[in-house]
Amino acid sequence: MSSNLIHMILSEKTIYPHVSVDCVVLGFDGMHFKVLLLKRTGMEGETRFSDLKLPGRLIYSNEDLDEAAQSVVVELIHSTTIFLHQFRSFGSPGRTSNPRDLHWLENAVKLKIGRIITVGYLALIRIDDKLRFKSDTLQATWVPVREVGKLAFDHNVIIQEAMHEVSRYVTMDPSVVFNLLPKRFTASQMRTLFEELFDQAMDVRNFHKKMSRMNYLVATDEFEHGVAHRAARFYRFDKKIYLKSHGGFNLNSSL
Amino acid sequence: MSSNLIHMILSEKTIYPHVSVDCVVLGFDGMHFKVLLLKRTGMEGETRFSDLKLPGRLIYSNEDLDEAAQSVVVELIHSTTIFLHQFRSFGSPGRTSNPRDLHWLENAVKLKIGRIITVGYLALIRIDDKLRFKSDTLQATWVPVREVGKLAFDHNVIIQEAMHEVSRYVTMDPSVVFNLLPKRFTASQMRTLFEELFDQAMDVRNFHKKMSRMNYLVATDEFEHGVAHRAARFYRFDKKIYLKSHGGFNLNSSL
DNA sequence: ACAAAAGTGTTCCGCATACACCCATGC
DNA sequence: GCATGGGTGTATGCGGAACACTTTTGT
Repeated sequence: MSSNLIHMILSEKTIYPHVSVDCVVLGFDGMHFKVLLLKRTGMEGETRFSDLKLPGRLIYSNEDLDEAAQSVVVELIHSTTIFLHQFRSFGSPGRTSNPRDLHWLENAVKLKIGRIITVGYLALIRIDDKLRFKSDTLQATWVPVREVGKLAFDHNVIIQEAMHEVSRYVTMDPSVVFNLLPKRFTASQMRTLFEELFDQAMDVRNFHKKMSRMNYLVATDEFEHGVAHRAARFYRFDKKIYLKSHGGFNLNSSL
Repeated sequence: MSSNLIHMILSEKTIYPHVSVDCVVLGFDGMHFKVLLLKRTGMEGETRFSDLKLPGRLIYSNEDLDEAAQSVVVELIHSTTIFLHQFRSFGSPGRTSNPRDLHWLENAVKLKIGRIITVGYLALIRIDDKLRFKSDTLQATWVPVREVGKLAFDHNVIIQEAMHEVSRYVTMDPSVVFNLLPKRFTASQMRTLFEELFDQAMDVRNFHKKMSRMNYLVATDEFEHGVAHRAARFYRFDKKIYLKSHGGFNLNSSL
């Protein structure tokens, strides 16, 4: 091993940044987008603090980035296949400048940390009855995206970028939204999702027309129960029909 | 400094990957997309080899990714402001598996290298009379994207991803193409660019109509000279008009 | 005159937009 | 019966797609 290398490390002017993955796990509860965050506690001087962070970790020495991201999500959630895509990396040296973050991190990984470059991943999750967290001890919570407070590191920025990325995905391929909607969903759930995502109201009639143009969107014979107004019809996404008309090219394939 | 850290480094099972930026510098010569590549020579066993690679380098210890990418491009090209955007990171452990690449790299940076995670940047350049490379010794060459041979590392993959990214940018905001076209350009140059980018022929009349709908695209009184057919009119992109009608939101801002 | 590329108009269709009222249900 | 949200049709305009001939210039 080059003495040059050891010298650089010992001088703590290392050019070896750490690399992590952070996963923005997004869900939609029928009303709002929610992001999955983990509780973090640590010491800041004499006082103990507690705040929230994105799920993520340093990558292992011989691990692919996609694998690392996948494992981060899989360790949190029981799931089949997940929409999971890298969307961008964050490498500002200032992103670990908060002493609170740095101390917490060095305590967590038992390593001296200079800087961390993180690769952002976007996961889209169906929040439904089947969804279970793998462990309560992980302290995972869904937080409405609009109500997220100050997070660790630059995780607020990462979430904002992830939301932009979702809208780009949906613009290119609207069927991406079916990763977020329940198996059976009403027209207004779907419309609300679009309204939240693009932050603009949509005309109800025009939205119904848009839906009826999607031949892969099939109306079921099921309706809501027990609501204090006319019951809404449930729709479902038919993947087979979709794949026939969009042969091969779609963004829904998981990693 | 933690002895843990030193131990990991000495054992060469370090979890400290190197991080680099690689820049896919794309131009359009009026006929084809071209990518800027650098000559690389090295030894493979007893024999000397020579091939091509993307411009890029390891990041410095306290350097932002965007800055690193910017400096890579600026060191190659005299330029004003450049369209330069991060598009994705490449972190497969296998990407440095070719012994030729590994040996070349370790010789170049005088460091023992385990793996490298690289952040891909896309730069769009106007190939015109003003374009000059800063130094001949850098051995930079424009290679038509369709004719690029086997490159170092996974640079072929990176270029393919970059091309996809360009078409996504242009789809979202067609004015991105004016980063590639000369200051004065003909309708057929612009059309050829779209045809190359989306790999499909476009109807000439419909394309002219599309152009005339872009109010920020102004017809000049200049025409081609000395061509063996009717001379084509030159057009130019009027950025002021563009910014008025697309207030603030555009992808053309440089970093 | 001929070769080679530039430039021009019309029709058709799908999709976005704008807009107002009746329907089913629980309380 | 009333409050609440679900669901429906029409008219207008823009932009994409298809399609053939005339114009200009150099040789």
